[in-house]
Amino acid sequence: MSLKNDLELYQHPYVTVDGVLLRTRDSHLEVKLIQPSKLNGQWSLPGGFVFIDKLAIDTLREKMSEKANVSGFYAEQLQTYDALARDERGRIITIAYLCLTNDFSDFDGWFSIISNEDLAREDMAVKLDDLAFDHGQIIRDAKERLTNKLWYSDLPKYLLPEAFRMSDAQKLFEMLEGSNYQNNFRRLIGNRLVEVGRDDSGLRKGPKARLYSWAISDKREK
Amino acid sequence: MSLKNDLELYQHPYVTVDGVLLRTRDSHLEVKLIQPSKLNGQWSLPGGFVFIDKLAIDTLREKMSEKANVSGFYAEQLQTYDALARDERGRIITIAYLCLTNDFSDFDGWFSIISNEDLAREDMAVKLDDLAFDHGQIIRDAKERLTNKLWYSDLPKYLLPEAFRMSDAQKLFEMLEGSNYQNNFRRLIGNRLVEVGRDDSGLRKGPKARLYSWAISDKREK
DNA sequence: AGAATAGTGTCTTTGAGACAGTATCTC
DNA sequence: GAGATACTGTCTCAAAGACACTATTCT
Repeated sequence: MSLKNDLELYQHPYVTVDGVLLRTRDSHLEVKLIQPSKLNGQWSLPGGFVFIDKLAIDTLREKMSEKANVSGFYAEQLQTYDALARDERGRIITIAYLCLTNDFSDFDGWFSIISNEDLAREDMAVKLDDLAFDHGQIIRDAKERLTNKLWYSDLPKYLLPEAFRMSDAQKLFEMLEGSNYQNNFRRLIGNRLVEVGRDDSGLRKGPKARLYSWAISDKREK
Repeated sequence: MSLKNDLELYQHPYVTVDGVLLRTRDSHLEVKLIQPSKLNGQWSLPGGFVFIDKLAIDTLREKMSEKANVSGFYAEQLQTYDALARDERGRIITIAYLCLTNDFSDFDGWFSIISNEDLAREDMAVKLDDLAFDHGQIIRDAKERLTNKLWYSDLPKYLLPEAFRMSDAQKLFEMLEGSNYQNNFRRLIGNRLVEVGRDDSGLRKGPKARLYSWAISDKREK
């Protein structure tokens, strides 16, 4: 049983994957972009054509490693984009993935797309619209999805370091939601964190902070 | 600029759309299935290959109308499924859509997939696994998505009739969530409903019920 | 000392859940 | 009248939000 007979001559769309790889630091959300030579240096999301014999997610990891030199990140499907004119080379649909990392060893091609300062946010809003294809919108959708799932998923786990201070987690939530939990955050995050040590770095004023890890999920995912 | 040069000989996946069309009545959730001749009478979701020059959503509506004779439903993208062996004819990925209707003029091919009676649910759990391809799982995912978004979206609007009694809405929520809001539902649904009349049908015991419509969304969608 | 950060405790308000109780309709 | 449905009101408990206050560390 094969498609050869029915469909060999049938024109069908090309399929790509694109990854929105995000990381957070202090009050910044950053996205990894690349500058493919075939796009005249225009910045775009890393990705590529789906291999006929590989899962989209596996293709994604391969392309992300090859073109953006990133690996080991968390990934989940975001949405499929199929506007007719989204790629001028032809009918190319893309399965977009929301990807998260806490790796800060790399600095090339990372762009801040949100910050506490409104000015900085305005700046990048323009930049997003300058990206290739519909990649700006995909990034906006990724940020929205991340924000919506913050409290109801394990997503924060993949953005935070292995051990982090309570205030690190609070800053992450407050940045993405634009909220201010003051002294109530500890109570709200409840038992999602487990204490794993103490911060002896001595880099800050104030008392030594406790360090936490994200607790094992009770599978409230999705 | 065309793909002819780079990719003409490049083997790429086929792309289909599939629609999970749901409707609710009393304490039942029903899904529309078809029996394509090429699948030896196996029940499956309506859908088909994405036209090269049409949006996936437009292809979906066309195929749903042609193969299942349904139209005018609400639709939103669910998820894209791309397991290598999901279709034995070759690499075929499918963009699945969650579709909702309140039309009860048709009865062919509608299957109950949930009910208050546990027995009925068991029955259909088996049936779902007998469907073509991964369509059983897609339906499960659609139901889960619907349930998760009940309170945070306008989805109930597309399942309820134009004017409905408070208890109709309550039954819908309670069926999908397996919950029991007793006399508190009116308060919980809050200002999401607007009163539009009175039920003068006189088909039931008890006082005449007020009729409601779903209020205009404050765009909490997604 | 002064400033920044970490952490506790408490007061108020809001909302969820449980449920008693009343009114109205059909049969 | 019986039984079902519609609707209101109230009590309790838990969580959210605001915020005062203390403690610890660095400069």
